[in-house]
Amino acid sequence: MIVWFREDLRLADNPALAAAASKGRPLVCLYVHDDAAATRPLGGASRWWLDKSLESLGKDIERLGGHLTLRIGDSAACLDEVIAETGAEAVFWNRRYETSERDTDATIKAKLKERGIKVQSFNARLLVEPWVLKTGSGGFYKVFTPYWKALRASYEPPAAMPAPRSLKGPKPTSVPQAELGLHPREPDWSRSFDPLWSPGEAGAHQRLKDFLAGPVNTYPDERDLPGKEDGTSGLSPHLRFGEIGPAQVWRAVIAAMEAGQISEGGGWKFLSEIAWREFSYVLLYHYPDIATANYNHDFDHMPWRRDAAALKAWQRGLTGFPIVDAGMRQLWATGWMHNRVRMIVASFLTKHLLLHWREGETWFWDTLVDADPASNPASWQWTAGSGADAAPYFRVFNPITQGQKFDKDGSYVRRWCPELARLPDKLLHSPWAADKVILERAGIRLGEDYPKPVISHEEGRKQALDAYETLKSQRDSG
DNA sequence: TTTTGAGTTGTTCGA
DNA sequence: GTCGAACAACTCAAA
Repeated sequence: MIVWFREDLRLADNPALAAAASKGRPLVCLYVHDDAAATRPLGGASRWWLDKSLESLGKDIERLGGHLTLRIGDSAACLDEVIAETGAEAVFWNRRYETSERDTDATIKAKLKERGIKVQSFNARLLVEPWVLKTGSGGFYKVFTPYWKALRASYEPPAAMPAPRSLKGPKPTSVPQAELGLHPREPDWSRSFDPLWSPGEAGAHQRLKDFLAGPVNTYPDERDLPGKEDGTSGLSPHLRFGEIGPAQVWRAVIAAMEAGQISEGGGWKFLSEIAWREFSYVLLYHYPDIATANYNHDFDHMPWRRDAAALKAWQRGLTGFPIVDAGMRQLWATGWMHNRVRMIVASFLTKHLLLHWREGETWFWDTLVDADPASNPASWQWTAGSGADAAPYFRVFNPITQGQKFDKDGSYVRRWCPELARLPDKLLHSPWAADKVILERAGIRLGEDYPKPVISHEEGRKQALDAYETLKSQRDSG
C-alpha cells in the first residue's frame, strides 16, 4: 500500500502512515512534486526548506528499512504509475485544505475507488478541521475569541501515534531529489539559512523541547521582543511542512502544565497562538480566495497606490525606519521574521506606503520559510484591515514608538542595521532626528550610509487615515 | 426575534 | 511620566 506524503513530513503521529502501517503489508512511501496543480507554487524560501525536509524524511524512512519514492509531475499520473509498478491496492494520505489541492484529492479519490483501489484520508495538519466547529447559528467562526473558546472547551487530542517500527516495502523507481530543483542555484542565497534551521522531524521536536524547557514561561511578555533570542518557539516552518503536528504540540504543552513544569499563563498563551493558525485555516477553507480577494469587500474601493520604488525600498529594508528595515533584512537573511516586526512592517506597507496588502503577502510568500497558505494571507488581511476580525482602521502602528517599546535596548536594530549601531538608544529608532554632531559621531551620513525616511510617520499616517475616509464615504454612498 | 456585549497585538491628545 | 478617553461603525455570537 501507498502512503502519499504531502505536507505531513513526519513519521510519528502521522495518521495516514499509522493506518497504513497497521495493516502489516509492504509500504511505499511516496512524495510527488506537482507544482502545476498547486493553488500556489511554493516560494523560494519554502522550496529550500522542503528540500531539506524531504532529505531528512528520506533518511528517517531508510533507518526503518524503507525508501522515500520521489516523483515529478501530475499527481494522479504519478500515483497510477506507482500503483502499476508495485501492485498496491490502497492509498493513504492526510488531507489538504486549499481549493486546488482539495479538488485534486477528491478527483483522485473518486477515480481510484472506481478501480477498486482503497483510499483513506486523515487529519494530520490541524487540531480541528475547518468544518467541525460551528457557531450557534451553524456558520463558521469569523471572530477569533469565540472560536478559541469553543476550541479550548471541546478539543481533546487523539491518542499519540508512535512512528511505525518498520517501513519495509518495495522500491519503485524514484527520481533523484536534485531533479525536483528545490535548492536555489546561482546564486545560492540559502547559505545564511543553513546554520539557523534544522528542517525535519527531529529538528521540530528539538525546537519544541527547548521552548518548553524555559522560554514558554515568559512567552506572554517576551514573545513581543524581537531582540530576544528564543522569545518565540520558532516552530512555524516545522508546522508548515508537518514535521510536527499541532496535536503533538497540544499534548506536550498540556502535559507540561499538568506536571507543573511550565506556567499555565505561558502554556495557554502559546496554545492560543497555535489556535490562530487553526482559525486561519477556517478562513481559508470557507473563503478560498483569501490570498487574492478582500475578505471585507468594502476594501475593493481602497485607493491603493502603485509605487515600484517604495515597494522595493520596503523589500530591501531601505525605508529609513530602522525597525522596519531590520525586519525586512532579517527576513531576507534568515527566511523568518519575528511576529511583532511582521505586524510593524505590514502596517507600514499597507498604511504609510498605501500599497496593496497583496504586494506584501506575495513577498512574504516567496521569502518566508514558514509561508503558510492560510496564516500568511489571513494575517496580511488582518493587518490591512480587510480581514476577519481585523484591526480597526485607525490602528496605524507608529514605527518609532513600536521600536522604542519593543526594542528598547536596540539590540534587534543594531543586529540587522549595523550601520546604525553607534547611534545612542534614544535616537536609534529615528536617526533623522539626530543632529549633525551625533550623526557624525555615529559615523552615519544620512542618505548615504542609511536612507532618509521614504515618508514621514505623520504624513504616512495621515495618508492612510484619509484613504480610509474615502473608503467610508464610498460605502455610505452605496 | 431581539438585544446585548464584545472584538489579538495601537496612537494621540489632553489632563 | 502616567492615565483615560476618543478614535467609527459594524458585525459577530450568544443569551
